[in-house]
Amino acid sequence: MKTHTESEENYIKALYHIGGEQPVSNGDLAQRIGAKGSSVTQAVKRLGQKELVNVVPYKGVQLTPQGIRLAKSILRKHRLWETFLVDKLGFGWDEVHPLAEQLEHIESEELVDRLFQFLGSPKHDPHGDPIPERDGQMPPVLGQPIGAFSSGAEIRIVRVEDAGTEFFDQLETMNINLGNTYEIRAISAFDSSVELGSSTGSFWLSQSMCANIYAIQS
Amino acid sequence: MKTHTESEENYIKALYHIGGEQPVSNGDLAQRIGAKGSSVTQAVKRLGQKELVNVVPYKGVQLTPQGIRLAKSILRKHRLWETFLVDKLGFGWDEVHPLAEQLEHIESEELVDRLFQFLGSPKHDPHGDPIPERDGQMPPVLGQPIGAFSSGAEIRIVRVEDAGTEFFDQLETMNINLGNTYEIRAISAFDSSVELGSSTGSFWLSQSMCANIYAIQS
DNA sequence: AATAATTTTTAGCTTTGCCTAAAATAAAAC
DNA sequence: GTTTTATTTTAGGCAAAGCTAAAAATTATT
Repeated sequence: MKTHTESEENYIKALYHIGGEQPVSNGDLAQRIGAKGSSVTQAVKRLGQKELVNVVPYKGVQLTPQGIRLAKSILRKHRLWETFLVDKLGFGWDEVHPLAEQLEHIESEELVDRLFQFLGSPKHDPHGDPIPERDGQMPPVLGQPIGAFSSGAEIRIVRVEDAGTEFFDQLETMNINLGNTYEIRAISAFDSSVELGSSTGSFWLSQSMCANIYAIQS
Repeated sequence: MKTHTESEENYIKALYHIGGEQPVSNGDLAQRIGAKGSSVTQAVKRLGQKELVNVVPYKGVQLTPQGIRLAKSILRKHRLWETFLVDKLGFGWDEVHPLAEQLEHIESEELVDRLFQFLGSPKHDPHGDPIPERDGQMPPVLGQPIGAFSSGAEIRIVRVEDAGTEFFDQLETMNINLGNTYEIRAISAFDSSVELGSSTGSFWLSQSMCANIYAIQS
């Protein structure tokens, strides 16, 4: 029943996001958090006293097993709330992140469990990212970047990277959604863009779009 | 886009709860918040600078129109979340309050609007308390205490006071829920307890139970 | 009206969490 | 293998929010 501040949780989350279980430098963490290095030094010192991280001065910070557990529980909440916002409230992909960042700090195991059930025990969030299980297990990370397939492959979109509002807008205007299936018609030898085809026609996707869209062979 | 701290919002909420639009004493506020008087003095000073309250030293604090608006918006969120937790996630009456106290601080007009829609534009929360409208209008406060009816009346339960876990437990064991209808069979001249009858039989309700259960003639 | 009791405010301290600027350490370059 | 550059840490400040203890103001009592 130990309770953490919002700031602490944000550091843990950032740590997990950047380095996973690997050590992370002060600078990288500062950048991710959006604070100055000096603030980070203090913050991780506090986290160290709570046994959530191991700190080696001048070297880096690393999540302890306890810290990893916490990180996953936050991520679980974040992704469940995103799922709720999109599936139940009809929010768009790009709108949910900041909201989920608030909601992920709500403290209640019971709430998380019920939410999970209410959403139909999802394994992946609306972007296709895996939702950690109660016990910390991670469902598989789905798909490979579209550029990795070869011409002729039948693919289904299963995940998109969170690459900012403009990216999501582009997806929307191109009407690309999770679950859509396409055939890889061609891959440009010049700029690595890809031609996708479906029953309704075909279109080209730039290399940078492709890099953020993941699919599986179907 | 002005943003308030959680503490500030709690003060505003407490102020509204205790005094509504009327002034409130430092002591009462301290008690409600669960802080010492000195902390309250400071806090209301901060709120005063933000034009959310008018402070008259040694006399009392009163919400400004702005403060009232904020209070209602928080109450709206609180009651909508309670409705969500009960109606959608299946929480019990007595469990939702502390959760809603966390959720009410989530900042997003859009979220509140969508939640409201998702819940079917409810006018009252699971306890029967009115949910303030977007514009601050308050739906009617429903019903009168059961003790106020006279023998023979057909009544429908429309609201229950938040009188603590034990009270809610008692309601549960007696299987009393919003929407239930009864006939007032008798009112004790001795202890003001009331005999309620329905198709499934009849039972007596103590005066203190009655005082916290509100009904309308049906 | 003067004193006693209560309430409220002030003063000063603590923690969290951020900041800037200066000092210390590690890494890179010569 | 020094010296320069970059990173990290310390030192000292500030605001929010809480606390305790002492001072001031208000209210109540005789």
